Amino acid sequence: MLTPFQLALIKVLSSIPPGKVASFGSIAEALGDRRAALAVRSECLRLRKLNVEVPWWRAVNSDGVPLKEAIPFLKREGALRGSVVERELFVDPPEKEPFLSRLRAIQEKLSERLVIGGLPDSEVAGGLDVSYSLVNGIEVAYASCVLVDERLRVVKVERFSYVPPMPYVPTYLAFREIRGMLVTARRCKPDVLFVDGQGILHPRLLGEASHVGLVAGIPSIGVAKSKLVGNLKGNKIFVGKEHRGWHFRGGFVSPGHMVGVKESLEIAKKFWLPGEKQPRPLILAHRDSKSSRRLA
DNA sequence: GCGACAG
DNA sequence: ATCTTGTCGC
Repeated sequence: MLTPFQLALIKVLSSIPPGKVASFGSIAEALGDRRAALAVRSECLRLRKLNVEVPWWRAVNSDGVPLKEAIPFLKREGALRGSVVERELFVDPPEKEPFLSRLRAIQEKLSERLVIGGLPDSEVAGGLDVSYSLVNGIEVAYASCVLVDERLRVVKVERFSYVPPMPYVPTYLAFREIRGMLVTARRCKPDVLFVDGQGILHPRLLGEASHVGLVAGIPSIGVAKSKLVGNLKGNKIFVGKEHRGWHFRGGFVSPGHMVGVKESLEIAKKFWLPGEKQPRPLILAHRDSKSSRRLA
């Protein structure tokens, strides 16, 4: 069982002739975004373990350093004499499959419908997180949504597990996790959603929190542990001249959907215990998804 | 060597 | 995010 991303990668890899190689970055480019270079590397190792009939070994580091598991394959093909593949043997992948370009177009289309502004009801807030495990070389995702009331008491927990359609690629995180987030969030019926990732602090204004909030039609707030885009000025985060989020207790807070910039922090504070690194619903969702992963 | 791009 | 031994500091 191969994921859509793997099928696209296989198409590109299969077009590299025997005796030639392509860099992880150029293969990522053929998939629509160079940022996926690291994901290409890890997916090649995954394909190897899955015993798929694909020349995963023809993907190498841009310096010519192959995966160590690829060395015997490349020697057999005459593509490797020393420890590094010669520059003359590099090709750009003849076949393109712009998987990521299509996802980018979806993000741009969706972002036109994004609503930034307002103060939603927040009697019950949901926290969304996803954890992962490997089962026979297949990655499985475990999503949890934990619903809490204004006194931070747990009202409801919903879980859903599934095979993610693609690996983690910076700026495309939502496509990896949205299935589980949508299923569990809809069951919880929260007034507002906290998502473990960025809101509008994203190159196309559509971080995971914005994406999920928009598709679910639920106000949402992103709380990420590290920065994706923007510059800090005091506790504010700017993208260009635009104030898009906050640096608060070490986290990066931004509106997802149907919340204002100022209001996103107000609501986050309401569900955030002093001394903790995330709003309570996210801490609980994180714990729950990790424990459900262990039980599975 | 440095900077760095959520999870 | 996950994997994962030994090491560091209170």
